[in-house]
Amino acid sequence: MTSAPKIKNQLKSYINRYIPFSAEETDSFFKYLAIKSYSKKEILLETNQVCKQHFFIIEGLLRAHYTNEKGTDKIIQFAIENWWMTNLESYVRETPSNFTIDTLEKSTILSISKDNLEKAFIEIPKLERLFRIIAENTLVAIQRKNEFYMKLSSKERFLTLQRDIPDFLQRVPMYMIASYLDITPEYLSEIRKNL
Amino acid sequence: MTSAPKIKNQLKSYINRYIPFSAEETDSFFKYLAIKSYSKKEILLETNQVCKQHFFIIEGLLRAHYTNEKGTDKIIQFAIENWWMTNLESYVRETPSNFTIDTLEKSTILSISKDNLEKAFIEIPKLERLFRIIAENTLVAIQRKNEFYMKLSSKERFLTLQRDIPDFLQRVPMYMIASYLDITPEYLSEIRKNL
DNA sequence: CGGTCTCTTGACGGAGTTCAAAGCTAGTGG
DNA sequence: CCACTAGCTTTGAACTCCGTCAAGAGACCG
Repeated sequence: MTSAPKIKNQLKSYINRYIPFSAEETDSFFKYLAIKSYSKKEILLETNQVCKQHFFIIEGLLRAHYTNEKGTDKIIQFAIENWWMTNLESYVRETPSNFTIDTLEKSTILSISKDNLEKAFIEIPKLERLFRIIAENTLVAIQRKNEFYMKLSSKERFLTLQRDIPDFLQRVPMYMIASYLDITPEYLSEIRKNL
Repeated sequence: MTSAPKIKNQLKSYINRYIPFSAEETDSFFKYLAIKSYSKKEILLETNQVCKQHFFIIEGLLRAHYTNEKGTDKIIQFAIENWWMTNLESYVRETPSNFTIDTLEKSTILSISKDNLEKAFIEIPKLERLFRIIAENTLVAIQRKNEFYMKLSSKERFLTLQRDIPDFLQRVPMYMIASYLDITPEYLSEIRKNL
């Protein structure tokens, strides 16, 4: 468990990667956030629920996944410290989520509700800019991920993941990596055997 | 070739699908738009150019595509009457486009530059709402398309396209449909043979 | 009417899946 | 602290989907 001042600091330095935010501004924003601890395998957003919050990971590891018609899990995304996790489509349109968000590790999570975010936008106009930048980054990330799947072979997808986010390989079991890469665990094992 | 008043009307009824816009508001917006006619195979946005405009299709058929390392064309998107076409990432970030936009038919296109759109936002604040909605729809469309590729077999992708946008099948040669579906023309031919 | 563009056919091969089974590994309770 | 078990990873064989290559058959256009 991380202490509140430490959490606030972590958030501040995250924000400062994009915009300068004073301690006071960070404080104002922080008021609107909820801190919560989760153990492993807890659910933050259920399939078919409307996503009413953005989640920011202070510590831990989240996953977004759905179960397909064959009953097997397909992992859409992992997220670690200093990443946002949400279902943007569900959040924006207030439609039922088509995936579940849950923890793969004991995690400390900040969350902000839609209502509170609206209030925060009014109190701290600069936040609009931050969240626009985050939305743009999300859009670009989605397009990058498309290219990742469309242009690369499964071996290349694995190597790219290993190069770009080696953390995942350390912290996530291989069959989940396989699911994320959209191949079977058996074939991933084959790939890894041949370097 | 379509006449200017008719074009204005078409734009107005498009906008009214999302927000009520008076004739005056439509007129104000229309001032910022350029009308241009293109013949078949003309290029609207070149690869490596920065995308400085949004395009709205009054009449005709556009395509977004790139050439991969093997020298074969991959089609990312088709667009027909009353659709917007742009490279949002390139437009927003002012980075070189990684695909080309060109015409597959004789087309009549409205375009609006970034500068003009900014001016129009100031003159007609309601436009902000329209373009936010369009941006949201784009994001949702991108996610849908992801699912289209990730969840469906090539046969199902073909059937979905046939069901949802039969227009494309009438107006676009099969080898381009194949490229869009991410399969070879030979295999698409196979699929179609077996219903 | 000749050529380019488009669609189809068939043989072959490779990438990746499925199924079944065995071998590891790590967490848990006793 | 050990032993057990559930969770995870690997193996191999058979099979499927789909790409590649090569060739031919229409169809459209000047």
